[in-house]
Order: sequence, then C-alpha cells, then structure tokens
Amino acid sequence: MPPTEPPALRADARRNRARILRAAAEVFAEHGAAASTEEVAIRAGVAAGTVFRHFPTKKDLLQAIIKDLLESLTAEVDTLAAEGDPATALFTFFGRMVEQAVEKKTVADLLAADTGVDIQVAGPVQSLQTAIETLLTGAQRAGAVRDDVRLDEVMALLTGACQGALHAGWPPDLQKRTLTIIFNGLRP
Amino acid sequence: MPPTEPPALRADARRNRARILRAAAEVFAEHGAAASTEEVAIRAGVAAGTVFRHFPTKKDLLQAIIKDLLESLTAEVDTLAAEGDPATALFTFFGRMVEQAVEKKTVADLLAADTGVDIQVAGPVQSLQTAIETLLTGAQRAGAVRDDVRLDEVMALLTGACQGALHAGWPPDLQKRTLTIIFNGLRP
DNA sequence: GAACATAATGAGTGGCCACTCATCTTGTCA
DNA sequence: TGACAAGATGAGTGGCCACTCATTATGTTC
Repeated sequence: MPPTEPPALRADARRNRARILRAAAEVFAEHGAAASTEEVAIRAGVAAGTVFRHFPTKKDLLQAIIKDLLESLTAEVDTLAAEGDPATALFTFFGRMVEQAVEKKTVADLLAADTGVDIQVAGPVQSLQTAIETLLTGAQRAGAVRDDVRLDEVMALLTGACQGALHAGWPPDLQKRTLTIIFNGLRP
Repeated sequence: MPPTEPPALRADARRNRARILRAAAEVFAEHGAAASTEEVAIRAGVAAGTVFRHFPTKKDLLQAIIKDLLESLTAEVDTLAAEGDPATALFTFFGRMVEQAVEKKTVADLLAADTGVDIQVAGPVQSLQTAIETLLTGAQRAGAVRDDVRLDEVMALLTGACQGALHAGWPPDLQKRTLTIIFNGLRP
C-alpha cells in the first residue's frame, strides 16, 4: 500500500493552500522565479511562515506551479489533437505556447532547465512531450510536416521560440511572422 | 572639445584593468551575469575594491564585457560579409552564434534585454544589426533567402535559437538539425 | 631618492531573501 | 462547549552579495 495517506487538511489550511498557489502563479508569471516568497505571501494575504508550512522550500512551491502549468498545457494539446485539424493543430499550439511565454515568465523558467526541472516534474514533462508527439505525427500523416522532422527538433524550435519571444519581447506581429518562417521550414 | 581627456592610468592600474576584464569575461561566460563580483576579483588575482575602482558598478563591468563581445561578433560578421559566399554566409553566422551561445552564458544575458542593454551598448548593438543586415541582403541577392524576410525576423530567429540552445543545452547535432529547419524556412 | 598622487587592499556595512521557531489562534470532535 | 491538535503568525537568523572607506603600498616625477 502507499505509505499511509496524510490526514486531511483542516478547512483553513486547505483554503490558504489554494490562495498561496493562486498568488504564486500570478507572482511568478509576472516576475519569474526570482520573485520573493514574501511577495507571494503578501499577495496571498498570509504570513511568510504559512507559505513555508505548505511548501517547505521555494523550489517546492515553484515546482507545484510548474506542474499545474504543464498539466494545463498538456490538456490543451490533447484537446487540439482530438478536435483540431491535424494539418494545423501543431502550428496552432506553437502560437498558443509563444503567446503564453510572453505573458508568463513562469513558462520561460520552466523551459530553462536550471530552475530545477527535477524528478518531481519529470512525469508531467514526459506527458506533454508525448502529447506533442501525437500532434507531430498527426501533422506528418496529413502531409503538413516533413516526415524526417523529429520530436526533439520540434521541442527545440518550440523552446527557442518561447525563450526568444519572452526575452526579446516580440510584439504580436513579429511573433506571427517569425513562426511563419519556422512553419515553412517544417513543411514538406 | 571633448570634456578633457582623463589622465593616463598608472602602469599597475592598466595591468589590473586588463586582468579584471579577462577574468570577468571568463566568469560571466561560465556562470552568467549572476556570478559575483568577488569571484571576478579572485580570478583576476585582485582585491574586490580594485574591481569597483575600475568599474563603479557591476553593471558597468557587465556592459564592458558585452561591448567587447558585440564588437568581436560584428568583426566576425564583417569578415564573413567580405570573404564568404553570400549564399551561405548568413547561415554560417547563425551556426557560429549558436555555438557561442552554448559556450558563453554572456551571450544569452546579452540577448536577454533585462540584464541592462543600455545606452552604453546601444551603439555596438546597432553596428551588429547593420552588419547582419548586410549578410541578409547579400543572401537575398544571391537567391538563398526569400525576398520578403525582414531583418527583425532574422534577429528574432537568431535570439530564439541562441536562447533555446543555451537553456536547453542542445547537443551539436541537434543544433545542426534545428538550424537546418530554420534555414529551410528562410529559403525561397 | 624623496615627495606626492594614484592605486590596491580587505574588513566592514547594509540590504535582500530563504527559512525557522516560540507563541498565539482556530478548527474539530467528543 | 471545552480540550487539544493542527495551523497561522511574524519577528528573528544566517548567508550572500554589491558596494564603501580608512589604511597601506606603489608608480611617477623632479
């Protein structure tokens, strides 16, 4: 059996935990992983100690946020894979991802391995990758992407575009034009 | 007249200044802009105070390094423009730049505007851009790049590739394959 | 080679930030 | 409703780091 379920949280604890997660998502999105835990506590309307009671380490907090983010991205990919046109779904996702990167510094920190992509988030990362792989093979079957393009190249282009867009602050139309070039490179 | 030339440095001061610049280039290349000034001082074999005598602010030191880097990159572009095949010079430079980014975190910090691309380095940045523009128009005249590709798109792809390569630590063959896709996207 | 300006030194200083803990508060449950 | 465990609080603590300054050393000049 799993090593004994932890006892249920008290009502106020559950409420505060949720507040902290919401606040942290906002703060890290705005200021990146460099934002202070104090800032998160303030935004959550909670004392600093409370944050550390729920997340013993800043890294734990960051990884909780990143895990959520990964899961929502994976969900988005799954939706696209199920409902979208296979010939364009991959490209649509690229656009969405770059948009997100510009508005959420968390995305960049997630992609920049140094912040600590640890065993804790390895699973979600894997899920996202396989979801994207589905998009890729779908696009290839539809003849929208060259057959010799591999997943790691797609991931590389994706991280490059996100990092570039965030750090250099690409305006929307530059995002579009740049992605168009990349898409051209992917097409047969 | 320019507001009075500062008096010549003493011999030891000149020597130490050079040492500090060399040490800083190494340290920032290895650890990025986050490296401490203390570390630079140690590597230069000099007391911390001496570093601050020559560069009153850490930012000043960083910008001096970045300025050097920009100038050497510009020189490299100029050489390529003068000697290389216009049809491939732009692509060659892309490869060189990404290589550099992987081995020098300074490059990434330079491209990540937040570290402080200030008026101080605006000139060198401009020079590099115009040099790259020469490469671009050369490649377009040679029919190697589509005519509707603009400089800002090339810069965006370049920063994206560098950021991605550094942060995700692309191995050399992934660098090559990814750049190939980008080059495909640029071709007519 | 003495006098003096210029430079080097390194032990502070202050600020920021992750993290702790003794104390007080509050939800829970009999 | 009272007792108690679980939780919240916020003033520390320690470590790191940019930057300072009184003191000491060294190049330069006549």
